[in-house]
Amino acid sequence: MPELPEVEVICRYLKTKICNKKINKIDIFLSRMIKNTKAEDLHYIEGQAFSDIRRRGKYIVLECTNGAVLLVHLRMTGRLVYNDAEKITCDTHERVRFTFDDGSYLAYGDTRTLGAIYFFKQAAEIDIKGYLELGVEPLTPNFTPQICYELMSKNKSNIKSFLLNQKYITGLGNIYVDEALFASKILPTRTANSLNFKECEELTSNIKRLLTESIGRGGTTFRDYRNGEGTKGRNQDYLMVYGRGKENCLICHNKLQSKTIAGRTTVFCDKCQK
DNA sequence: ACAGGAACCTGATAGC
DNA sequence: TGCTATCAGGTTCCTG
Repeated sequence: MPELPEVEVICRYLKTKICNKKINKIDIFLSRMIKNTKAEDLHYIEGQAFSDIRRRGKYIVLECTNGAVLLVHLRMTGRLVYNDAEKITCDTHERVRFTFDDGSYLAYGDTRTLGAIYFFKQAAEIDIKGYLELGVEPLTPNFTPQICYELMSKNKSNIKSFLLNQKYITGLGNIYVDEALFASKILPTRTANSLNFKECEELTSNIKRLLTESIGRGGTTFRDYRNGEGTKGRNQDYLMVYGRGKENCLICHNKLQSKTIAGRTTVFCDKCQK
């Protein structure tokens, strides 16, 4: 699934394309994608427009002119692709379509259908625990080595599961966690509370750098991810460990390790990471 | 409180 | 070629 950079890239693009266009019609091809309410409730925003589109963690937040809010989580294979009236980029596995009054449309596609769309008549009604309990945004000034150290010193689980847990730091997934730990020379099996302040400084700065660089490259496309235009990102060409489980370390040339940690395939170098 | 595993799904790919 | 097994950018729920 898209992680923070991929979701950010999608939001930035969609904001330039669909904001303030009148939504003429909503087609729901698979009603179970709408999770918190009856799928038909979505028609409440027909005739309205999206007034703002932004990201919170890995959620895409679409605000409507009548105060309604759509939360979209892409999970593993979800996509939000804008299709111009002239240039239709047919998305595969289309589940929901928002058609605007100029003939263009926003397609929600999802191969595995693990994604989720939540609808609320107003923002105050949002009651999705996973959304309300999101932690610090790593690309804001709030994410400091001090905060990182404080959170970690209270946590006895391994650093891999700590970083994957959205209630502490939000937006990281399997790719960027492995990349950040490698860049910071920290083994994924270490407990979160075993990191010293200097390691937290290193980790904080690497997380910020890796996410920012990936956004600049349009995100990482390993398999399914596409941006709001339906095209691939380029950050996959810059990954140091993710997806290289059978290869040698690009730094020390020793064989990389691939193990299940925190329930996820984890690739790391036991020579470079301590 | 937390670790581990299953569940939710479909499709691509590796291996036999 | 064709079948089967395995794996996948995530989250949540259940059990121990």
